[in-house]
Amino acid sequence: MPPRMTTSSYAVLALLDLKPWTGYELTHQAQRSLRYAWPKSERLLYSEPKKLVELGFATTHTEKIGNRSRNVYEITDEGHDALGEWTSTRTQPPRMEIEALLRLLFADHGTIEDLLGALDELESDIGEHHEAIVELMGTYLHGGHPFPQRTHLSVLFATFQIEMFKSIERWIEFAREEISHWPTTTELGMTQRTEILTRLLSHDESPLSGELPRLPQQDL
Amino acid sequence: MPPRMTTSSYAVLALLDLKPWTGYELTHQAQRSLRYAWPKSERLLYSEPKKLVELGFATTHTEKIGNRSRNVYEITDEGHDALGEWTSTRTQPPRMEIEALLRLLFADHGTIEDLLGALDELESDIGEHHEAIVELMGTYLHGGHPFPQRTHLSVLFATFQIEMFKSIERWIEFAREEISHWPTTTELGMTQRTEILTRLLSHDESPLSGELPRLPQQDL
DNA sequence: ACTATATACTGAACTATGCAGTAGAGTCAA
DNA sequence: TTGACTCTACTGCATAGTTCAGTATATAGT
Repeated sequence: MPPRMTTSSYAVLALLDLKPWTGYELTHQAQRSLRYAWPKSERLLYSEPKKLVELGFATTHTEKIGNRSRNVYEITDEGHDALGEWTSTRTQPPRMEIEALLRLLFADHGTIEDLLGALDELESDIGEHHEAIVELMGTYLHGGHPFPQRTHLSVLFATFQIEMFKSIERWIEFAREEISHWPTTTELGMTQRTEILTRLLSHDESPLSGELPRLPQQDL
Repeated sequence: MPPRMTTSSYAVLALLDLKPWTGYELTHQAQRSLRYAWPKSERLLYSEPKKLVELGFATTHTEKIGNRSRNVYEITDEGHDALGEWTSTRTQPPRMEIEALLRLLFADHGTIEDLLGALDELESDIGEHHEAIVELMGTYLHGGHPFPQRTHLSVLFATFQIEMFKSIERWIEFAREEISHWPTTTELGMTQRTEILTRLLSHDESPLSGELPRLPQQDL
């Protein structure tokens, strides 16, 4: 049985369609550019091009530089065709793993400090990525895109990322403010503030944006 | 070698700390309540409690209902202690898999219709979850929370989800508007509109929120 | 000459998913 | 009342994906 094409296989195939890459370059390029849409391990990214070769969607040859060799992968016509067919198939539903939120859901097993710590970690993880993408946009402005004809795609994608990051950062601020009104993590239940929040959410209104109704100051 | 505790193990352990559950209930409860913070397969959720038993963090016994049996799991004191230690450990960085965005990044292999199709799919996936959570908040308002003393946690968590969903939906609208100015998916590169976008993003300004500078109407 | 870092991977163990299969219990309709 | 369908309640197996350690060459700086 030949291996089957996964979404990750198509992601690598799409990179190969831009130009030939070595395994090493491929893993690093994928970490840099695909991480936010399709985060996969370095190990997998080394394996995928081999699968593509087995399926006839890529060819490989080794280059020698002194005493060291590396594998160069190139897309085939069949590979290019396979890519064309991929675009019209169903996408998988989105999927977000955010352990900090799991900690929030079960915050009653720890202290307020534990919970704030988890939020700090989330903030700093997001902050790093946020900074990186803003800086990247600066380089695009001065012709720094590695495939200039694809800039419109990268930039629209970056818009998504920056929106998400800002939105998460705003929520973290809001959550900290909310938590500052909690005397403990446990047994609070439906407090006055929580009830107002619940009411807003049940009408699909955002408690973060714009003029919020004044929440009662204290639950203590 | 005993199995090791993963984040998923702790998630299940935290559920067990609320009350005893059967394997079946556990998988379904986890799909309902944890899906947005920690989406895991039904299969895994059936396996985790067995691991907890092996580690002494839970006990199990089978109940008979007529000719049918089911496994009931209960947390032990050791399990409760393990949970307490978990709260002060490092969280894993967040991780988002959104295939629709991968399709955007490589939209130049397909048509404008393919790309819009991927966005439609994303919108409907998000829309479903969005509706569900808003409705859930309605039930909380009328005392529908299964663990009332934990309402403050669920509601703050729900705030995050609703913010994310709204933010993604806003972006999808924006993306559709942007794409409507594209004659094709390929070779557009740094158009006038894209340059304005890039400039905004490089100053960490959101092109979606508030008063955007008027973008040039046409790239055609 | 030595150290550190980047290049360039691979093997093996383990974690997690998808899917098919098994089987009893309840519900509704022809 | 028999058949179809759905819900309960799982398990086994193949495959997908991660983690980590290990191997080895090349290059840049002190």
